[in-house]
Amino acid sequence: MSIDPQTLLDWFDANARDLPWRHADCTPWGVLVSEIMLQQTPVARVLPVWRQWMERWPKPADLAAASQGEVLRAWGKLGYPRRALRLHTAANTIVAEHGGEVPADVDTLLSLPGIGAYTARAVAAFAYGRRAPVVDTNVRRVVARAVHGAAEAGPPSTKRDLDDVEALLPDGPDEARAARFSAALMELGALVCIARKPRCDDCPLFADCAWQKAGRPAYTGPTRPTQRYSGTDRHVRGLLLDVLRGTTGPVEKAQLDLAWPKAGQRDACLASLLSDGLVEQTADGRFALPGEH
DNA sequence: TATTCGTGGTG
DNA sequence: TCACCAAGAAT
Repeated sequence: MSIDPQTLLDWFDANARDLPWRHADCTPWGVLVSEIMLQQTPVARVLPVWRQWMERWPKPADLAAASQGEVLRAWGKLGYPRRALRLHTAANTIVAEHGGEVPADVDTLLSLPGIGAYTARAVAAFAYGRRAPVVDTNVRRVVARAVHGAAEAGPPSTKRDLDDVEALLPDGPDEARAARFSAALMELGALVCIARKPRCDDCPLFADCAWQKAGRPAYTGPTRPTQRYSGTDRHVRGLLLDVLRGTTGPVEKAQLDLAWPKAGQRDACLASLLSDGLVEQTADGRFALPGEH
């Protein structure tokens, strides 16, 4: 079972969202920034932060010149703030080793911090029009249904997933067409072939969908235990970081202690934040975002 | 391969 | 209400 490229591309032409990082005048840097921000983060929350970010730091060299604290502050509450630090480091590497230009080669992109199998190919395809299998959670779901006839994708396996999508990419000299196909596959998974209640009535692949033909069987594979958030280390780290984001300079530990009642967990989380470089301790024992003292 | 790492909207 | 979900990467 396969997917007809032109059918999907026609649907994409008519239904793609008008996102700023898809505009013709968006730079590869803008695409890279968007891809990092979009990791595990909804489009609606990324949009305003991305706009401010690109206005403030329109080139890698601009971000490289900023302090870590400024970067974390601009990242705001997008979540997973280590992404911001890694993007900052990547910008420095891009300036130091790539002439200030975002690399177009997948392997070079993979060598940058915060850029993995998905993001490297997304940048190669969406910023540079390269033919590359772009596999995210949306694409895995579309392929699971339309190609494999399963309700959900099983546990991820990078190599197998890449091979699956590679086999779907249109061949020929027009790499930009293959790149658009990758974007279209993602967009279909984001808008139509969605997780909870797929909108099969609106799907351009309905007639050929393996899952439809199989009678829409329920998912039978392994399920992930639902992860709680309240009270976890992630929660506590977020609370601590939020205190530092909310103030200009260093704060006393006593102020951080207000953020969470369990001293043991709180101190362990503060230690992990220090270890991750998300927080620094000043000479007089106070705490601040990195570079802000 | 399985866990860890934020945050907030939603059905 | 609360479990699920949202363009993953690093270890």
